[in-house]
Amino acid sequence: MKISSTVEWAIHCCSLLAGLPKETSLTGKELAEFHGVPHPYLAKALQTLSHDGILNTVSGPKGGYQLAKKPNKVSLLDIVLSIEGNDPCFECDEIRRKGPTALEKSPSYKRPCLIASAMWNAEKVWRDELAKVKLSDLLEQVKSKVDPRQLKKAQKWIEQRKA
Amino acid sequence: MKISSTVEWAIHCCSLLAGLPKETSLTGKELAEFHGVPHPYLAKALQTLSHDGILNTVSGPKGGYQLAKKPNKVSLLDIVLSIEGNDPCFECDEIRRKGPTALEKSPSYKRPCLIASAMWNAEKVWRDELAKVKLSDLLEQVKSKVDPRQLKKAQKWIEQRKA
DNA sequence: CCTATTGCGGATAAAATATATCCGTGATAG
DNA sequence: CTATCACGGATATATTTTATCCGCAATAGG
Ligand code: SF4
Ligand code: SF4
Repeated sequence: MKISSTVEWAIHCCSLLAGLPKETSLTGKELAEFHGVPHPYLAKALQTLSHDGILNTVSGPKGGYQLAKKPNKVSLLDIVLSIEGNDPCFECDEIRRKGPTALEKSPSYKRPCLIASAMWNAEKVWRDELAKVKLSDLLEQVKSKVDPRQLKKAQKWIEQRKA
Repeated sequence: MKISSTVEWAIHCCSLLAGLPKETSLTGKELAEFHGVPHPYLAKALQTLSHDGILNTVSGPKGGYQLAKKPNKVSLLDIVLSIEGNDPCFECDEIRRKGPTALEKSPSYKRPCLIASAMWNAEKVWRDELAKVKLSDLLEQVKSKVDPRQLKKAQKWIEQRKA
């Protein structure tokens, strides 16, 4: 029950791109440097996000990544599922069909078992909660909760590369 | 973001023990055989559950495991946290403090960041949902949703060992 | 007391994932 | 034509999960 740190990187990248002026893009290398994470590995995540239609990519010089949709159309769930895959976190091994007391065949086996249902239900509320949070919500909060000095610094850093 | 299969085994064991008649206990070996899972490994999980006060253990011949509390006092969350540990599933690497745009020091770093808060909030609703489901709830549903033939078979299997 | 059964705890091994890197290819701006 | 950049596959390393083993302590029953 642990979420890979790639997810954190991906969310950071997406929020950063979401806050960029129109038509501005960042390269994989720049995104890696900005966040202080290894470039070749982050590239894989960006590739996945691109593949899932969350990011747009442009090849060649002046290329890079942009958010593919409006920030209010991308939720944290979208990003998490893209990186982690959308398999349920609880995988049922069908234990009820193993061991000496299992039946050869039973109609009740066609329905998901009680334990699995409960776990999947919990995962559903988790997903619903993440789906509520859009990148636009994060941007909103950034303005009021992040140190203005850091925002300034970040803005300068980006302008410098895009000049 | 995957829950280890040990959790599934643990829940199965606990629900089985929860449905047992008073003063009946099962050994680790029996629990493993019943569910068709490797005994030495399951033993670790049982040990953990015992350590966390979910199961009672008795050493020596005629020993084994019993549920330590009333079935309505043990939730799925209790079991999940016992086996998986209660670290949050989203671990923040404090990326905001890395990279070229980070500040040496800022009061805003003392508060959890927006991304982390959102993830933790989602985990909270997940936990709350699991906390709602008690072993007694599962037992209730077992009666109506599990094939009666399997219940009978299980009951017989247990009586045979305890005779 | 003696013995057989059972859980406990630590050490260890094997398998599966997550993390990280590398390189050849194709796209494209200048 | 060239330098830049994303893509995709192959590969290496680290960490976690899964699984096993063994000596010890507890205890029921003879
Ligand atoms: S479906 Fe339920 S009973 Fe069956 S194996 Fe999964 S968790 Fe166990
Ligand atoms: S998620 Fe928030 S707290 Fe965690 S690293 Fe990113 S900025 Fe920092």
